[in-house]
Amino acid sequence: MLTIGDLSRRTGVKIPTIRYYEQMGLLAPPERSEGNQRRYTPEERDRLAFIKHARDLGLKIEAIRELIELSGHPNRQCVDADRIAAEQLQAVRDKINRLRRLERELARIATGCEGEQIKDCYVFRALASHDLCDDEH
Amino acid sequence: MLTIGDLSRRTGVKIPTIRYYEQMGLLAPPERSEGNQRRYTPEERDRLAFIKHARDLGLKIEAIRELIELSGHPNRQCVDADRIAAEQLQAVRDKINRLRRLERELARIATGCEGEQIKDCYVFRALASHDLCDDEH
DNA sequence: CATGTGACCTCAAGCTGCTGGAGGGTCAAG
DNA sequence: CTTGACCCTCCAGCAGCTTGAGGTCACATG
Repeated sequence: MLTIGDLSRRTGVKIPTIRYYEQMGLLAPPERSEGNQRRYTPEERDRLAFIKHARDLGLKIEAIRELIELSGHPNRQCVDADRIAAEQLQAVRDKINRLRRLERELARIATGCEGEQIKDCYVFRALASHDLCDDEH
Repeated sequence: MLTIGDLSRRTGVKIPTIRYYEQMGLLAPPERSEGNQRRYTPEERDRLAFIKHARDLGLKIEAIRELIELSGHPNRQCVDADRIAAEQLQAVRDKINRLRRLERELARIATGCEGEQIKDCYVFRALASHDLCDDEH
């Protein structure tokens, strides 16, 4: 049986976050000690690791809740799990594309400045209008 | 003189957001009509456009506040503005790199699933442990 | 057995950057 | 003068935590 502190150290999830996940219904309320402290089983540790992994991959709490719900029906087809992963992949790809556009513009802005005075600074001129941008946004 | 609605339409910033920026000190409290409604000058519209552009580029409110403060000292050197832009560029690049790793892993997870039953689904196996990952994260 | 200290408990508020609603006042056209 | 679009303030809510206050528990040491 693990205390919440043990669990935190082993999964890298902070203690308040563990309690938060419990409150959000991602983790079932665990057993308690005589003195009302949480005690976790190795299975619960695995589940938290699953949650953390999914969060690190950017899945929303709601999506994780869905996955957990699905995992309670091991004999159903897994199209839904597939869909969740694919949606997340698409979201990540979209985000990368948006960030790449930002990167281009920022690189231009940041290198356009050459230590002059603020009133002439390229950073300000670039931010003040879109005329200097390569594309719309 | 522009009403808040005009300003909103011209800049693409929603009305409550404009009021929020005022509250956060990014926009100075504008003049008011006899009936206490906000009236904006073209200069204030330019400033809001600047803020929006910076936000679109992902700059935090705090960074924008710093830039605005700097723009009040047009004769100082612009190294700080340069630094803010460079930091933001670095942050964006870091984010892109992290997302690319996610993309790789998600692509693998999403394509590893081939419509089997949940108990065998690759999505779950991949999320349950890091053993199937290509790199640490 | 007392005591110290570190880990734990609950509850509530705070964070960022908005967004939306309630309940009311204002403005300009007709 | 009325109508309807617009505006006002204040307050609550979103995600996903994080932090703090004020108190209890577990366990090692004296």
